[in-house]
Amino acid sequence: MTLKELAAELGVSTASVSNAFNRPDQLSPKLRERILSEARRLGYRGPDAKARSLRTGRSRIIAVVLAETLTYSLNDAVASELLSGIAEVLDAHGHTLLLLSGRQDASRVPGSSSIADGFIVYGLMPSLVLLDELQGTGRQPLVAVDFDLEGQPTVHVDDEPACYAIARHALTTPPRRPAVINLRLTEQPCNGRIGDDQALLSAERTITRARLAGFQRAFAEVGIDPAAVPMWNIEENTFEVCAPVIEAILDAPADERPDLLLCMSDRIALTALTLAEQRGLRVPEDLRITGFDGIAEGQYRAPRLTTVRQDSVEKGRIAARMILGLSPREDRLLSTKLIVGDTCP
Amino acid sequence: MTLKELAAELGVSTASVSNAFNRPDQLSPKLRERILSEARRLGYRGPDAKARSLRTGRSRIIAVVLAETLTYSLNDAVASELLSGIAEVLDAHGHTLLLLSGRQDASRVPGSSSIADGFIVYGLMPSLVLLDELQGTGRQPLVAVDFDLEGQPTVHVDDEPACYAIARHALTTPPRRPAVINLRLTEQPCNGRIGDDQALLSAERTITRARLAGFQRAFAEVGIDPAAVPMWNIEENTFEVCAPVIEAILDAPADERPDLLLCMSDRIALTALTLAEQRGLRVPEDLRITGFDGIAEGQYRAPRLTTVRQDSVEKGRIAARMILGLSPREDRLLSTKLIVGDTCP
DNA sequence: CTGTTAGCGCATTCAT
DNA sequence: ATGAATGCGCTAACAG
Repeated sequence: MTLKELAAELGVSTASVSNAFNRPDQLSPKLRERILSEARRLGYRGPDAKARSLRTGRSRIIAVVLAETLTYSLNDAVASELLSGIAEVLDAHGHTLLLLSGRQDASRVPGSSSIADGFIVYGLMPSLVLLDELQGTGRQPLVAVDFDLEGQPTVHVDDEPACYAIARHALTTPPRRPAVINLRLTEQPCNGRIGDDQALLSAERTITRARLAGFQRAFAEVGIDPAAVPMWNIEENTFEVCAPVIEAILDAPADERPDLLLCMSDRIALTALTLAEQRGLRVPEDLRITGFDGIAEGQYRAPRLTTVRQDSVEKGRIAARMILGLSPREDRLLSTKLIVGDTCP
Repeated sequence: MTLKELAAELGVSTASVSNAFNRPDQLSPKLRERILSEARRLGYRGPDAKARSLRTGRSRIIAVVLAETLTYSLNDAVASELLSGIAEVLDAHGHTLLLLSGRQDASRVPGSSSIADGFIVYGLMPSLVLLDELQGTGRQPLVAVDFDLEGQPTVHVDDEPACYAIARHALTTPPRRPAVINLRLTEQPCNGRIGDDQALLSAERTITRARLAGFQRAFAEVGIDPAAVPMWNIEENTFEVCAPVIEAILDAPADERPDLLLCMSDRIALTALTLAEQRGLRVPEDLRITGFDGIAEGQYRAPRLTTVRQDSVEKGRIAARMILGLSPREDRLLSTKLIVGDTCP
């Protein structure tokens, strides 16, 4: 049943039916009541969303474009928190959430994205094709989260200072063999030790590079040559991908094994913690570990993770408010908080 | 720039432009190439999704309706796994994922849902209004997951046998004081001990009731009166909501404290485990704990959780295939697997 | 192989 | 306060 059919059935104009649903002040309460109740009786559920969005140009749908696959993002605590924050605001304002991945073949779904009223883009995606497309259409607002996008507002946390702070904290007890476990830092995929010859992603575009800069500033300040600190790279922030790399590190001879791991995520740190425990290494006596993110899983366990807490939920809220036009479209920088847990007291 | 404008600009018909994007076989490769390249040059990004979906009646969007709030669901490991499985299949078939909550005010977004080509409904939602609306429209397919919906195909796991099996396993070592920690089982909200007078949700509609039935069958079989086993109820599957209830249980005098907790979710079991460890209780010596779900967090820690593994990702895949018409629309029952971990050997 | 045409279902003028 | 008319941008029949 369409609006037109309903109007014909009731002997009123289509405008009145439309107004009954959309603009109560444009018709008498009495007529409105009649239309609404008859609509219900006849099984008319309200204006069709597709037609309405074509006509009005708005869909009340906000798309979140995730740099990783949806499958990954949905199982990542940090991405989930961000989505939570976004969903909270959208929900409160009658909008819904469309999930898009920057990894899916954009050509498969041509312009499918144009259904959304706005875009929140989370993280730097491997291909910029989709981003070009999103920006090209011109009309819909776009907010970038955790990476910079020319000409678009960005929501960030203070990655460099945060990593500087946690590294300074860790380095107050001088380590014999510090090491850094990076996340997605190399130009070319690399799941393991980073050699001197390997190119890193450029500093402007990725937060992991900013985090590394923070670590290195701290190293330099306490007289450790940053270039001499061994680094590993993790390609995906999951236990499965992370574990083999960490295992190789922990299974090195005792006089080569690091006694301090600065990890770029809690997921990595927790993996290290689990694997260290399995090997009977004492944390923090034999091995100190720091993370980044402050996810719940690291705090509700013993020993508690020493980490940097970033409020991803709030990041999501801010991005969502911006995209809905509830707050000004301008760059935002959130601060973080050092959490001194048990893994690196 | 619209399709029509582009056609005018190129001096071809709108049909040719449309075909260039949608039906390559309907025009010469040469013309198609010209149209596509000119489109790119002029900044035309392809057919508008809103107009296209109105015209074709399909949007390539599948909506997932979650019984809980989005904020909760996104942070729940089981719901996230389900969504992962759904996203995997949708992605592979050029569809996108719209997240809807059964808790949001349906009237706020009238018919907003009608934009989706199909619905996957996860869990029994408090208000059935939205469900009526979804079914009422008649046309779009609908699949229910983890609850039964008259006339619609359902994807389930074997909750009752699974819980029977894990309870039988636990009861091979006779407990002195067993207890059951339920999840959302009572008719009225209740976060704490379930009294004799409290009504439980009906067995047909909720999986938690089926799980309890499994536990109780096992109790009866080993000669324990199910009615004599104390039960608690948890309103939301989060650490925060769960912790106070568990604390009260663990802080009871030693001669009242249960020595076996059958929990309806891993989240609950992990909360119990964490709180027990904090109190210096030995698991499993002083307290045995079982969970349900088999989430990663319970397996990648020590002691490993004894639980029942359900493959939520696969549940999602199956539901998604069904909704896309890739597999027959019929009820599916997935089997589960008992995982004997360390918390109840 | 290409062009013309008629809606998809609705919201919004502008009359009355 | 109400109704008739217009077109949002596109696709699919059909005609050429």
